[in-house]
Amino acid sequence: MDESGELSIGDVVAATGLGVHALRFFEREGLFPREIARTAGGRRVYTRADVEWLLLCNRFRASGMPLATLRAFVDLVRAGPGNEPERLALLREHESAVRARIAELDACLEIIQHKVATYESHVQAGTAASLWNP
Amino acid sequence: MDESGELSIGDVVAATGLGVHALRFFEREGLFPREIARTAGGRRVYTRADVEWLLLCNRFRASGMPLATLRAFVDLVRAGPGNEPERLALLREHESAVRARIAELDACLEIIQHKVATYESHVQAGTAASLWNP
DNA sequence: GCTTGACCTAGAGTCGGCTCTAGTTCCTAC
DNA sequence: GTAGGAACTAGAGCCGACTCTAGGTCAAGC
Repeated sequence: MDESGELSIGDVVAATGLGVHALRFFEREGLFPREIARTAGGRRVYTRADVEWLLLCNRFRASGMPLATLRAFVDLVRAGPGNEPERLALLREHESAVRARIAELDACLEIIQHKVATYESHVQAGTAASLWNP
Repeated sequence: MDESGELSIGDVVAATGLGVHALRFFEREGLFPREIARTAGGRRVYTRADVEWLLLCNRFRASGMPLATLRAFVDLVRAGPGNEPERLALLREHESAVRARIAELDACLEIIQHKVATYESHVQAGTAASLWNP
């Protein structure tokens, strides 16, 4: 790393938590909105904007967005200005997918809590032996 | 299906949403707390308790529990009465994993919403062209 | 000029969780 | 007794998303 904002792959690994393999994989898969520059010796030179992008990607990924969807978004960005409504639609779709997932998890959580409560009271009462042994 | 509560694999597919392949796979992997009986001709005979179990499994799975964890739980059940505290611990652990996942998704959702809001206002203002084109 | 360590490529391997294939058998109805 | 569908087995294949391997190259320090 230097003061000019140019970052090596190692810097980006440290900044994003992604591995070197993952970063190279992302590049091969066209998951960067811009081309990653190279040094004369062929090494990747990232910028802070790339790191910003990767951090956003991390959020998208952590919220269950598949790489294919990420790629679709990147493709829109790479296509340049003019398709913002499409990007917005994609984001909204993901937003509602995440909401749905949270709702599903909430529903599951309720069942699990019920199961936990059942085990708790039976274990406390010493009657646990009857669970799953009807 | 008959009135005795004995179910064919097809019945179980209909009742649980799992596929025949998945059911056989589950059995091979030891994911049933009891052995599945067979007819004289070698066909699987399930009971309503098996279906109950599978529906619970579906919830566990939908909440992100890996098969390995499910297997650990099944192993405890198969080991018979006496280890209920361990089962409870496993369930509690999963419960907190689910809570953590929900919290993570909530955090991501916030970022996504922010992104959506940004795009919304820019698209409305007709200034979208500047997004991702600094 | 040589070591060291970070970096490069293309491509193979891994892992979880199914899903499908191929070939066979069972069973119900005509 | 045969057609048809549902079921059986063992094992291969697939998908997503990396992760690792093999065999180099590059660049800084001694």
